[in-house]
Amino acid sequence: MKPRKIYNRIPVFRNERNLSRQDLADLVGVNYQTIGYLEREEYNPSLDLAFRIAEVFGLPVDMVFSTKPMKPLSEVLRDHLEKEGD
Amino acid sequence: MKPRKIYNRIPVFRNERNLSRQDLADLVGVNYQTIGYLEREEYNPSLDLAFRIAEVFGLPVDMVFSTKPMKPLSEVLRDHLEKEGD
DNA sequence: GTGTTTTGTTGTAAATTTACAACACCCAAG
DNA sequence: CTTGGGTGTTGTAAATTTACAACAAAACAC
Repeated sequence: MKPRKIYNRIPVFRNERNLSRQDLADLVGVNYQTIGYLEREEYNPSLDLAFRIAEVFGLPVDMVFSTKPMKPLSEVLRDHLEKEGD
Repeated sequence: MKPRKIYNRIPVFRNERNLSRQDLADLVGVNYQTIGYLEREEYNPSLDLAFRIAEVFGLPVDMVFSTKPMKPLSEVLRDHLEKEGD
């Protein structure tokens, strides 16, 4: 099964928290270059690594990784706010 | 990074829909034995495979896979219903 | 009973992910 | 200018996941 490319918001969430790749790598327990590969989307993380990264940001996996290109968070937020006011 | 074991509800959702492993395997495009390995939790799926399986069931990844042992769905449902009536 | 489908098990090979090292580049601080 | 942090790139080796085949056991229909 040739894996599809999976998109992610790692850089967004990482920068928001002023973490270096090394910092994030330490938090999840991988090499800092592995974070680089993931941010450049050169390969997909394992499911466990995806869970670890999502846990660091306190988010569900689907909010950090997606099978389709990531919408800007502002849009996600707007859509969510709209739905609340129905 | 030695991966943690990841738990899943594949058998629950698969049986609910009366799918054989072969059926599910065809739907996601892997060998039927791969589904067997996952159900027995002998190894973790790749992130892409996890997404494919979750998509078949129309659920977010975190509802099908988890880092911690799976609660029975009845509990999940009960907790969710409770939260609605607050 | 026989026959068929589903599942479990074992083994090997391929593909993908992760680790690690080495080096270059950029850029902000001093 | 120069030092250092953060990042990108290349290459190799290890670990994990997937495919596939072959066969046995279990469940089910006929």
